[in-house]
Amino acid sequence: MVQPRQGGTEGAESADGAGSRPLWFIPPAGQEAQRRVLTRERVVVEALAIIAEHGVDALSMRALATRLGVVPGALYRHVLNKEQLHDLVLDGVLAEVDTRIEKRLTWIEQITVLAHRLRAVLEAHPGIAGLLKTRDPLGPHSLALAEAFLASLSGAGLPPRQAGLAYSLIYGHILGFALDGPSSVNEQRVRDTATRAELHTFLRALPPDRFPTLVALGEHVWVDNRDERFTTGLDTILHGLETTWPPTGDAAA
Amino acid sequence: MVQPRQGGTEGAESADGAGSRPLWFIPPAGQEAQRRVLTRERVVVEALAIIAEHGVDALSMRALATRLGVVPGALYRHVLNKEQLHDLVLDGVLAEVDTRIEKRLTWIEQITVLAHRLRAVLEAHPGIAGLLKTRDPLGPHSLALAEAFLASLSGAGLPPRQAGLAYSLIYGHILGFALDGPSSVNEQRVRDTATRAELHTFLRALPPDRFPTLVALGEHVWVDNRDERFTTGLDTILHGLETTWPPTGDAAA
DNA sequence: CACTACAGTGAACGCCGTTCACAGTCAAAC
DNA sequence: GTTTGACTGTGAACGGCGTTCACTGTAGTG
Repeated sequence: MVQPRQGGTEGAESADGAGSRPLWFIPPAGQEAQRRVLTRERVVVEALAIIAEHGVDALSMRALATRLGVVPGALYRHVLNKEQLHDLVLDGVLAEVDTRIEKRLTWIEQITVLAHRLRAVLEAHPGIAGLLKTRDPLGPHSLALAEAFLASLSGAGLPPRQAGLAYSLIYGHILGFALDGPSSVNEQRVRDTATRAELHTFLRALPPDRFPTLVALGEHVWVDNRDERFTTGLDTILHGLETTWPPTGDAAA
Repeated sequence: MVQPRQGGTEGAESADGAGSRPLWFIPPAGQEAQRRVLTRERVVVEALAIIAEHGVDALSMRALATRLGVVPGALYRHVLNKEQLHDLVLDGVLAEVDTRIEKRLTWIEQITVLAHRLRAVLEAHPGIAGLLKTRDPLGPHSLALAEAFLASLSGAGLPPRQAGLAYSLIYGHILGFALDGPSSVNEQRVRDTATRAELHTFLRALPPDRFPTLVALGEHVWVDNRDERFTTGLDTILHGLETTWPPTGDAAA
């Protein structure tokens, strides 16, 4: 009776109505169990509200329970644990990304539009990117997003494997970017004018024999230039893709 | 008496010997306060040991204190709080990156070598990348790393601002990559053959009208291909940089 | 009407980071 | 050589966290 537990995620069935499916599959959440005051949906909605109001760190089971007028343990009737709550919250956020693409645009324009939409949504929910980075939700909205990116890349003439790799690269760029978002410690530091000036002074005062380049152009690195960094970074990636696999090339190896 | 607290990092002076310098400046840690059993250095070393043995999540002040044969509160004589401990640990890790570069290599080869070294060190300390991503240590070793990258990029003929942006892009790629490292949930899932097969089946079974591309080439996205993803991603970025600012171009605008 | 499935309760367990009055000890000052 | 003072480590506590579990009451089913 040793049933094959598949690696990593364990004990994922019980509060879930989904039987033996892995934790990271999020069921369509139909009209299951809405007989009582609490619903999985309501739990997730209020979790999102807490994050929106006080950031992702403020999302504790206890705070969430209090907000729902309920005792902490009650949440565990609707959510397996905090990790699954994170998964659900994530898919809720990704639902806000508009994945429709205008087919008359260049594939580069398509990717750019998608990327900016995703970035906007992620930065609208401070701290959320941190959850995404170590997780592939595989919920419906996450899948829709991947589909949109892959469709554009594939339509650009990239062979399947390259399209997959390109998606990983672009997706990683966006996530990594949103991750130290405007609310991160780094950006706070650099945004504050006084601190930034202090930082530049610090850089200029470094021993020039050990850090010649930093002394010379360090002020170009730590700048409040999120938009520029995001855009030119994305452009560089796309440009690299374009020149490596020129458009409308046939899909031969 | 309202003294100007500058944003984000607060109250950073007391256990530090550094007077009014900001938290994220890490002093050379000379022979300060080694009269007793505990040293800041010893604290950091054992913290690193805990991370090496049990991962970054296992690093708690209490566990660290126990390991040092000391009561938890004692740590606060040598470290301001857990965040500063993280900063110190980070710089300790970055010290392991060899930042010397062979000047006879192409700038692309130089960057590639540096990138692979950084990735290796980060993946050797599971979970560390997660600390780095929301933090710019500005410790000596972090600076040395930035110096190395910037020197190569600058030597390639990139104008200052573009070099800074390129560094951010490359650094972000490496960090983002190490972040969902081999120990992350994602990779565990995909590494397990049975789970991966299950995942591919899941992808193939998706409704083809809503996810045509995913069904067709989804198996190319979630693959155990970390090396390939890292390398071709980096290549794409470097290629993009190369074709955007061709080598040995003069630095005019 | 009896039964049962189950949502929510209340209390506890064992973690966590951090604070603080206090004790012991060593080095400098007299 | 004694006093003084600075400072490291102690012990105990505070408030918070995620999670578990025996229980209660109610709502729907037979």
